[in-house]
Amino acid sequence: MHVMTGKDAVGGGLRERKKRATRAALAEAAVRLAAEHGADQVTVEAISAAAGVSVRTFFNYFDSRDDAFVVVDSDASERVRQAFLAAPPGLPPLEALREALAAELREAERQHELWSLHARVLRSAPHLLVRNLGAQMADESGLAEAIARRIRAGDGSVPSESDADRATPGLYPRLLAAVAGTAVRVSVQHWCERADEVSYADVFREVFDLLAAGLPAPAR
Amino acid sequence: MHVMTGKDAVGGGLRERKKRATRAALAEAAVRLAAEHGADQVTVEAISAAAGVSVRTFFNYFDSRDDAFVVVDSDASERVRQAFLAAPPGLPPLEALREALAAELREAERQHELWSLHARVLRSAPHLLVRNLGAQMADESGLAEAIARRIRAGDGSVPSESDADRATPGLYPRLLAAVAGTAVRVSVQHWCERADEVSYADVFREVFDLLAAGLPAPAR
DNA sequence: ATGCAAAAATGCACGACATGCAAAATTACG
DNA sequence: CGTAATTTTGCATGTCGTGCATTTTTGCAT
Repeated sequence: MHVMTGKDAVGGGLRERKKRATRAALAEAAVRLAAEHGADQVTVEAISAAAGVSVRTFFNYFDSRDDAFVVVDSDASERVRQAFLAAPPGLPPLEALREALAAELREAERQHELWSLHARVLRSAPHLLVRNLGAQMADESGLAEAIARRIRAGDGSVPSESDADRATPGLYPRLLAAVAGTAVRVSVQHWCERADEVSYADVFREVFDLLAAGLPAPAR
Repeated sequence: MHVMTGKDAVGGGLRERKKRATRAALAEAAVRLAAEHGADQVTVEAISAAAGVSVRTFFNYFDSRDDAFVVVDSDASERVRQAFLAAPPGLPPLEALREALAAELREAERQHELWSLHARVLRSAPHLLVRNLGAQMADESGLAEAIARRIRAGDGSVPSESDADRATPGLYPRLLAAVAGTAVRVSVQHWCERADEVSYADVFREVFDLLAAGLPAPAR
């Protein structure tokens, strides 16, 4: 029931602002405590206390304890969808998606600090990493819908929502959305382990080149 | 003292047999109860009672309640790796992987009855579907290693383990392994929703055709 | 500012999940 | 048959998550 609709635009009322502040405080407390004492040693009570609210209030904001650790930047996926739909009409879907993701990832590289903290927590808690995949899958559905919309309006026409898009997307949109998510995950993972050797932009480009080429056997 | 280390070997002592029987009984009871009353309405107590053991014993076999619903056929991933490595040398990696997965999925289709039951449970419980993804991700690492090994021995030589393979796989093996897992997931997901319209084999083939073609914009 | 209605926070009770520990039951083996 | 190893079980404990009624805070009109 805490869907936090698209009204993330700067809050007008005091209520909205306070709600987001509380939510942010809970999430930040959760991550900081997890980074210090280990994720599974952090109780809801500790998180709530650190955020200055009651335990019951915690569950008013998060459906489960683990949800406080996962990053749900709902704006990011929306930006990617918009950038994808706004790409030049002639561009193939995979290329349009590559550009949209690249732009968003460049943007995300600015908050490198908080991102790194989350990464450390998730690395030591595979259980939470699975949760993140769940969030990623939720985005997948929306992205698949956007892909279906763009394909439907393959010509230069303006892609707008229609009832047909709301229905279950076809196989191709789903596959492309899922593969794109996988590509991001793998590239980030690979780059994190060899950050000194290569730039992320290069890894990202190589991954999408491989996908566009049909994953051919690499030259030896 | 016979070899008999793997617990998947048939027979053995009465103890081993009873343990596997209990585990199977718990898993089956969990799925059947979930299919009837809904996954989140099935308590550990009910599962244990249906299997004829105590609640405590349930947790001796499964780390969590949800684990009773996920399929953890650990032998399956090993079979896929072996089939992949045993594929004709000339075959491109993606094709070899396609064949290996197809063979395993055909094998799994024999227990179509139980599998279909699982599918229904997972469809109504996205939470459990994520659990299955977690198991899939665990396999990803081992599969990436096998891919690296096969590529290293690109000629007809016998692919055997080496120290180099134990190291972190390169970008390509990881990507291929991850994309393959994603392909399986998407195809299963898509098929589950339209089981009446198309056969799974067709969906599976189409997905890999799309991947091999570089995910081109579909004809309209 | 003041009173009122809507929304949020809180306390409390309750059931389910999950783990550790020790006793009892079952199995393996000489 | 007797002993050791393994498994099962009950019990205690702590945490998770939810429903409900109550209190507090906020928005708004007067």
